[in-house]
Amino acid sequence: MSTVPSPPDFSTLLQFFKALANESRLKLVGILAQRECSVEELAALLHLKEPTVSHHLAKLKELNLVQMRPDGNTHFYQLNSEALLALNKAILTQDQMASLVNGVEAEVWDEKVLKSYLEAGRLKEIPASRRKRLVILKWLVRQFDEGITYPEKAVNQLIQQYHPDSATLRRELIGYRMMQRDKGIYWRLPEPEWQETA
Amino acid sequence: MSTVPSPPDFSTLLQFFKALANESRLKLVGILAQRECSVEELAALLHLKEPTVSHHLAKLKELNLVQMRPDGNTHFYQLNSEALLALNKAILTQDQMASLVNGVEAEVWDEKVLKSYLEAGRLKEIPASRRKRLVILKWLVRQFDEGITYPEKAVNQLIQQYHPDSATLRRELIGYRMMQRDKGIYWRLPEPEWQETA
DNA sequence: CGTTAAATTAGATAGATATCGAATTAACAC
DNA sequence: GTGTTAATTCGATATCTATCTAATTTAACG
Repeated sequence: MSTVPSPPDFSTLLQFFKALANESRLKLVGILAQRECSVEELAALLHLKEPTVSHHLAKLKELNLVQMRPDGNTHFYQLNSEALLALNKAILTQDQMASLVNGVEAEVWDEKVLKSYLEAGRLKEIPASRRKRLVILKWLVRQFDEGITYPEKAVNQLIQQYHPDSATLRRELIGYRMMQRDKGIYWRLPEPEWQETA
Repeated sequence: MSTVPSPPDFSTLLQFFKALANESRLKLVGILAQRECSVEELAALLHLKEPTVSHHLAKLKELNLVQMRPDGNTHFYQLNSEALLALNKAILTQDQMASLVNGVEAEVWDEKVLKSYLEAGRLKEIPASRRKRLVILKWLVRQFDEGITYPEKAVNQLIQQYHPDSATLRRELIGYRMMQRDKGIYWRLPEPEWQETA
């Protein structure tokens, strides 16, 4: 009965990097990858005092990176290479790295842009940067109802509630495939069809 | 013309772990694994100020973990997943980890033991711990010349220069295969034959 | 040119942590 | 038991670094 190890979460991975992000601890891991050692030995090898080594070993032990085997009074430590490999797999693919950032809400950026370009319900100006313009256009297209067709005049009218240059904005909405036009009739497209580039 | 990437040395690997051993930077890597972003965007996503993000990106850039693409005034960053994979391989095998500790001189421990058990050229006592006894025996056997045979009496005499209990020490030298005996004649074995356990 | 926007650099500060010595615990030897 | 040795825990300190604000660069735009 072998259980499939679940991929480490963000804080576990962070803890892992912190554990190895220290000269003494990285050396410890290196030494213990070769052979098991007592605390006393390790202290001599690293030119450190026993308490310091004990402190470092405790951190490594939290992550199961090392295992301890007591023998009488002396404690022998050795590397738990399985744990090392397991954590290592998490870094292997950038997909897995990308999956770590679910705690980061992507909307924060959008909200910040909207807040800085909207004032009293109107669009202060059209952002020059493509990236920001995209945020504004996504907001703008949501002012239209889906499943409804608008004559060009209605489109202009609605846009002009927010900004006088309805021609530019209307053209951009088409360019990013947020709206579509046929014979002077416009309608909003479903979000999956929107494009990132015009 | 592709060059084989040389395995990272100790300090590079340490730098790598330090780079990722920070919540903000680890999130940065996670985000940039998904898509390229400007500094401004990243600052908004992480609820940090631009200078802070710049600082973090600089650290990641030192290791080539991220790449920058300037576009006018704004700098777009993205993950360099090749560098990530390359560094990742170093952790993959504990052999490679073990090879990192060449800066750690293994003799330090031995010297410390010798220093604490030798006084005025004589052995104060025989260490109880197997590990330390081994160090002493290695030192003791080097007092014999290689390629020369010693009658038991000569062996005892030589050992007694250092410690009265020649019987025990002689037996141990045989046990660890540092010396060998045949018909009352002793000789030193070459170092590769020595054993770690008696 | 001056202005503006984005990024970086510099300097200051607060929070984290590596290291040590002292005290404590655990295990063994006598 | 007492004494001894290895390890850990505790408390203090000194170093490192993440973050901020302010100042400086860089590039685009009128």
